[in-house]
Amino acid sequence: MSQETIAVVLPDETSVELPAGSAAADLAAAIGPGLSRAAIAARVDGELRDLGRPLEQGARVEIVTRRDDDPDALFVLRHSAAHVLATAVRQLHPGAGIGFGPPIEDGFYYDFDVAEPFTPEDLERIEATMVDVIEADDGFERREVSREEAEELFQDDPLKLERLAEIPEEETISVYRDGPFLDLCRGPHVPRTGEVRHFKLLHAAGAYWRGDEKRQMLQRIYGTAFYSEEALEEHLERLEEARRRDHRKLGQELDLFSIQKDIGPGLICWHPRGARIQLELRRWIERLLETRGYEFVYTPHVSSEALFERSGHLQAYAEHMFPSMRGEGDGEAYRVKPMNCPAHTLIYASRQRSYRDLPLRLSEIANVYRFERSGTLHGLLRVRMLTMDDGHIFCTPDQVEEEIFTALDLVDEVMRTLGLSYRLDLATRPEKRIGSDDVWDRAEASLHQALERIGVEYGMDEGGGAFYGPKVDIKFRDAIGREWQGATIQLDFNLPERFELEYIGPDNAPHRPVMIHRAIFGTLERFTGVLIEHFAGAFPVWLSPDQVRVLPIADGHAEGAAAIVARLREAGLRAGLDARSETLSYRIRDGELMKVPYLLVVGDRELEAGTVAVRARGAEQKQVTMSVDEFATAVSDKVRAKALDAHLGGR
RNA sequence: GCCACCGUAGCUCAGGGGUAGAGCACUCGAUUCGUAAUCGAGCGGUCGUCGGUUCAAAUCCGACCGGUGGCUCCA
Repeated sequence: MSQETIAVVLPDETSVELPAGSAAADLAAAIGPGLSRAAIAARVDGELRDLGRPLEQGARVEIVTRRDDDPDALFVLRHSAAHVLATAVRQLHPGAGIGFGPPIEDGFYYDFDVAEPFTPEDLERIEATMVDVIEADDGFERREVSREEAEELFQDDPLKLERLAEIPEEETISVYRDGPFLDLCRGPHVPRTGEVRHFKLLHAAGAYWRGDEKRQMLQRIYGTAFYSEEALEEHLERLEEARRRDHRKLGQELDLFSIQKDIGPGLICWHPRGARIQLELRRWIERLLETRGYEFVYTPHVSSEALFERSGHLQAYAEHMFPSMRGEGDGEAYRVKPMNCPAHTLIYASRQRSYRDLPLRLSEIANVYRFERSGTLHGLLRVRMLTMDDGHIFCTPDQVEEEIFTALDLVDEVMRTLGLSYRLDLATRPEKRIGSDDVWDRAEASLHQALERIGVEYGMDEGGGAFYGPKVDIKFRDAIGREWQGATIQLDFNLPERFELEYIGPDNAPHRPVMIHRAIFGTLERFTGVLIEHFAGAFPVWLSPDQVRVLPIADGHAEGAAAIVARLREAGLRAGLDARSETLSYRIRDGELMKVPYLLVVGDRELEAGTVAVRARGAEQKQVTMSVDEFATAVSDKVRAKALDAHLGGR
């Protein structure tokens, strides 16, 4: 092999000869002018790199081009956009300290240490200055430096020096310069600042340095960037749509729930229409649990404080519990319960258990109270009184896998029925934990096997388990992409130990049972919040607070319409009459805005023929006519099937 | 809890040192209507709370309460 050339391999396995020292940019140019123009970075042996870095002999190279559908391409662009942002901020605030500025899902941010937080006007000025930086079209120049040189370069940036000190000895230290701005950075970047054309700063917010609330607070600016104006606009439109379906907004508009200052933050009042949804969800899950061998229990909302000391929760979560209360005099201290596990544990322990009794599955749809920090409260998604569809399974170690499988199967049925997508994470042993490695091995293996058996994809959250056992977490996204905890299935070695739970085995000796905590909805509040956003308020018929609204055309039809409402109610449907002295159009509009699945128009024609003119929500055919009985049967079928749509397929 | 921003009628919002405004909703009246807003009148607010500055505060300042966006946390 000659010293003057190197050969690299393209994705299609063809080999290309290039002069030694050639970079990915030269490769792109050698392949063609189109590719050369579109190139912004390269994947070299699987690693994302600058276009300008020299290639090694034999490297597998793929040119990354300017595409809004390539996550790597966007990653590089947004990382560069973060540098452009910092460049602009440094121009406007020369003394600003710089923290981290990474690309993130959907955008990027950069953290600054400035004396005064950024105002919305500052953001506008920064945005304008970024345009100048982009128009300057400076190249992003990479340079590898020694640790000493890096320390010299960033001597005025304490945050960067702190970061620098953490970079391992053997790792290469690189810096990137664009125009006047120099940053300690691994890269890669797009070739020039001019590449960052379609961007927008979104908001500024405080953020702790290193994500540690004991450290100083920096000012973070969030933004997003794309290669095309269309993709940027589309993204902003998605954010707008998400705001339109925000459960807090729809909760108000559809009269589902309220949070009242006079009651307290994080405490939900369900209005009749929202309570209806709760009731249906509750009946559904209770039914599902019954068929799976669960038994229902009820336990008190307050318990002796000593109970939570024994369970260990008080020590671990005291600041997240409502304060202690005590009656007149010096009676015992009580706490409102933050979870049901200790009470269920005591029910288990209330008598001798045989292996023949296991698994014992206890469930309680129960309200628990947690004093969540004020800044974390968020509509229905983070509240202080939560309704858990809680359940605890006490079983032998051998039964664990089967119980996990059954619980996951139930989760899947619930999610599929509602058409919800979700994500599973298997969270394994954390550093701080109780129980022997042997027990953890078995527990984690049980979870793995159950997940494999159900055949769903799942992610790993290594070290993310609870101190008392590994778990499987189900995660949802809200309307604007924030992720929230949904169902959870957790193994627990702690409580059986602390409460000295036992069962008598076939060997006539006592054994310790395994405890599984699981919630399918997670909390009714959060689950309903996610459903509101998921359906944008247009719930499936079975969950709709109002299923049918009957609209008489004129006063003369009101009596006949009322009779139809009565018949539908007899058939078990939630039907109402809208005989207000408003135009038909007005009442139809109102029914549509309230997302009522079926609006029935009743006039002379219908009353004579014993039919109704049905306007089904979201149906292609605006209106179909059918007999009242036909309609009642068709809708009842929809309800029974928990159908997601309201279409009746007319004739 | 921390940082920033916000708080005017039931809702959405305008106003911005000189005694408070619109649309919708609500009430009443008229209208009796064939598929997304009929017309008119009326009711409704110590401008989040408390304190300060001022001849005068919804407006300026401070604290507190609540909300929003993040950060941190989430059994």
